Amino acid sequence: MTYAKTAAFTADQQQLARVAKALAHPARVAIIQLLASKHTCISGDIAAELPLSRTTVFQHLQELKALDLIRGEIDGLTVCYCLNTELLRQVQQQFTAFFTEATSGAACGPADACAF
Amino acid sequence: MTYAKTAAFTADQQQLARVAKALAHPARVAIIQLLASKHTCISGDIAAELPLSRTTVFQHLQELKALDLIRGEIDGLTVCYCLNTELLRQVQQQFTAFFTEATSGAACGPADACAF
DNA sequence: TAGCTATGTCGTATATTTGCGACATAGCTC
DNA sequence: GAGCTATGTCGCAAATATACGACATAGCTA
Repeated sequence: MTYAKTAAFTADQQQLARVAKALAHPARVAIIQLLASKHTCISGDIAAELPLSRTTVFQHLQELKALDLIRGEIDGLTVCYCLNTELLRQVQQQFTAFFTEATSGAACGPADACAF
Repeated sequence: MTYAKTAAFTADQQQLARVAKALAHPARVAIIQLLASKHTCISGDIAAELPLSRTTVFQHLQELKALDLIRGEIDGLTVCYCLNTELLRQVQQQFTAFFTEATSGAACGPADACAF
């Protein structure tokens, strides 16, 4: 971002963008779906399920964890990651609100295009 | 993405990630909100509303247009951008389905954490 | 303790994103 | 046509993201 002028935008916009960024990579989407499908938390098996190196997967996990979308619990030798469903529900509401706002306006009609 | 191993993920995951990426910057979120608030399409005024240079804003517009989330119609000297509400509605459904899937699973409970 | 496995950390190479100035193009007006 | 404004395009610099190998750490087990 060079200078990351994010400060110039509203908190809502920044928050939405932050979460969107977390979902902006197929691997992270896949990780969340994986965690959702196995209602029990799995550990580094995640890495085995994805076509990426363990290091890279770990990196993606860190990014999701940084946003608190997922959590990891150490269980002896293994670590169990799981979804933060509470936060996800909040995020879902944010996205719903955003999309509702975006889709409520009239589409750019054929003729009524521009007001000026 | 270095090698962009996106091919290894499902079409759904890639599509979701693509759209998420479009929303992964506050400026682009702001642009969509701006277009939504003025139900009439505005033109390069968008650049004036954002704390970014005209070139940069144009770049963001191009990214949104590449995904067909917005459209631009030339009207003489000015250009009117507007939301593709139809596509946005589809995208909203994708996100809703994704979040529903993600939030339906039981959260990583205190004790029931790991199965192994 | 020695050896094995599961995680996590570091450094690095490459690709992409972001932001912007400088220039090109196109329409409008006098 | 000359001058002005609105858009769009190019190239560059700096910041990030992506991916991975090599090493570090920690727990389990014989």
